[in-house]
This record gives sequence, C-alpha cells and structure tokens, in this order.
Amino acid sequence: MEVKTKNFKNVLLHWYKYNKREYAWRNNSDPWSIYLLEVISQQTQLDRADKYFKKFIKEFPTPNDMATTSFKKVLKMWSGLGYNSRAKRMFESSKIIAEKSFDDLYPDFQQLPGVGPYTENAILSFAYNEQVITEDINVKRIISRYFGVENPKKYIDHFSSLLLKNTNSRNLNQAFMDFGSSICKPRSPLCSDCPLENTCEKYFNYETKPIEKFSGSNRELRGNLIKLLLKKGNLKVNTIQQELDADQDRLNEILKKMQKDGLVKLNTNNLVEIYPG
DNA sequence: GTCCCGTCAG
DNA sequence: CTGACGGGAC
Repeated sequence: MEVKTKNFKNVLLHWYKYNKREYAWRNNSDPWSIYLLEVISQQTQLDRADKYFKKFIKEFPTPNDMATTSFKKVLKMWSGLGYNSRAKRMFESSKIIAEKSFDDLYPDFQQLPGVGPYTENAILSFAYNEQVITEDINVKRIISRYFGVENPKKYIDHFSSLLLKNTNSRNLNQAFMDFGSSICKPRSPLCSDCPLENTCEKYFNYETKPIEKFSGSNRELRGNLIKLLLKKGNLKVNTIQQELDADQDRLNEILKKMQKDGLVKLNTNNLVEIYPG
C-alpha cells in the first residue's frame, strides 16, 4: 500500500503539472484572499467562484473593508452565488477577523462562522503552508475509487503523512481538485484518459450526493425573497406573498427559518427586512 | 436534466 | 448522521 500510495501521488502531481487550471489566487497566500475564495467556492464551480472572488477582493481588499460596509451591499454582490447563509456568515466573520486577525485566530479557524474542517484546512494549506489534506468530496471520491476503500477518511488519516512527505501540500490539494473535476468525475469518470487507470481499483461504490430538485423548492422561494427585498426594500408579508405568488403557509415557514438563519428580520412596523441592513 | 473545492442544526 | 441550503451554465 505504501508503494502504491507513493506512485499514486507522483502520477497525480505529474498530471497536475501539465493540466492545472490557472487562477490568480492559486499563487496567493494572503489568508483573507484564501478565506474569501474558499467561502465563495463552497458548493460552487471554480469558474464562477473565480469571477466573484475578483469582485469581492477588489471591493474588500481587507477584512475591515467588509466589516465596515452594510450586509445589504455584501448580499447584492453575492447575488447569483446562492446559499445566502454563506454571505451572512462571511460578513459576520469579517468583523471577527477585522478585530483579531488570522494570525491571532491561527490555527483554529473553525471559530469563524461558516468555516468547517475543509475550509480550515484550506487556509492552513494555502495561506500557512501547513502539511494538511483538504479533505473535500473530490479527495474522498478519488481515494475511494483508486484504492478501493469504502471509508476514504480512514485511509487519509493513515496515509496523509506519506502523501504529504516531501510535497507542497498546496500543489497536492489543488491537484486533487482539478483531477476530480476533469478526469475522476462524479458520474462519468474519464478512465480512458486517466494516467492512473492501470493501477486503479475502480471502486465506484462511493456515494455521490443526489441532486436536489430546485424548481418549486423552498430554496428557490428563499432566493426569490432575498432578491425581492434587495430590489424593493422592506415589505409587508402580504405584499411578498402577492409578489412571489407564494403559498401562505410555506412563506411563513421559510420566513421563520430565514429569521433563524439571521438573513431577515421582522421590524417594529411588521415589515420584513434584510438583516442586518 | 446535471453539475458544483461544505457547513450547520436538529 | 441527515437533510436543508441557490442558482447559473451547459
């Protein structure tokens, strides 16, 4: 298994050298830039994330620039990315970072809202050059398939030091992502183009998340509600219901949830507003 | 229809 | 551990 692991890594890195996707932030090690990019790219294709990243880093070159603007402004810029709670958590995080700085928070970045195990490791690897694996869905899928293991986490825990030995973690982590996106794809992997094909276990049992229906979902309604509030300002529930042609009960339900998520608020005049304005 | 560098609450 | 959580491009 050790020999196989070493070979796997070498082939993967060699493939990456000639097939990497070029993005400006890949040569960047500023923690704030890395943080922004990582939050924006959660559950989002890189080409799209890249465009938004450029916009955000230009508008908010430092955490303080975001911390001192309005949430509404951040949400407007976020429009089109989806999962608006990410924007909210990013906004809240910017205030914490503006106060304490990444170096003060190091290495426990999970104390920032919206930062979990993946993003923490991404910051550690890309901004602090730490020897950690960014264990995202691509890494898990590739490891599972190639080594024929049901539980890739266990494998990674066991072999991460071997994978990272004499290796720049940043290159390795990014190699996983590009390889997973263009060769070892979730549904239709391009095994015939794969440089690891002859030694791969081709274990395809690792589950991929089923795609949730969007049309007609609460997610769609929530998205439309945010869009409406950004455009027209604060509105009465009745008005929203008419504008969105929404079912009363369902609208109340998502309003409740969105207040809990801290995205909207019912102000004293009983108007729904983006929160914090 | 399919896809996308996760996180959080319950 | 499971389900909720966007939205544009192809």
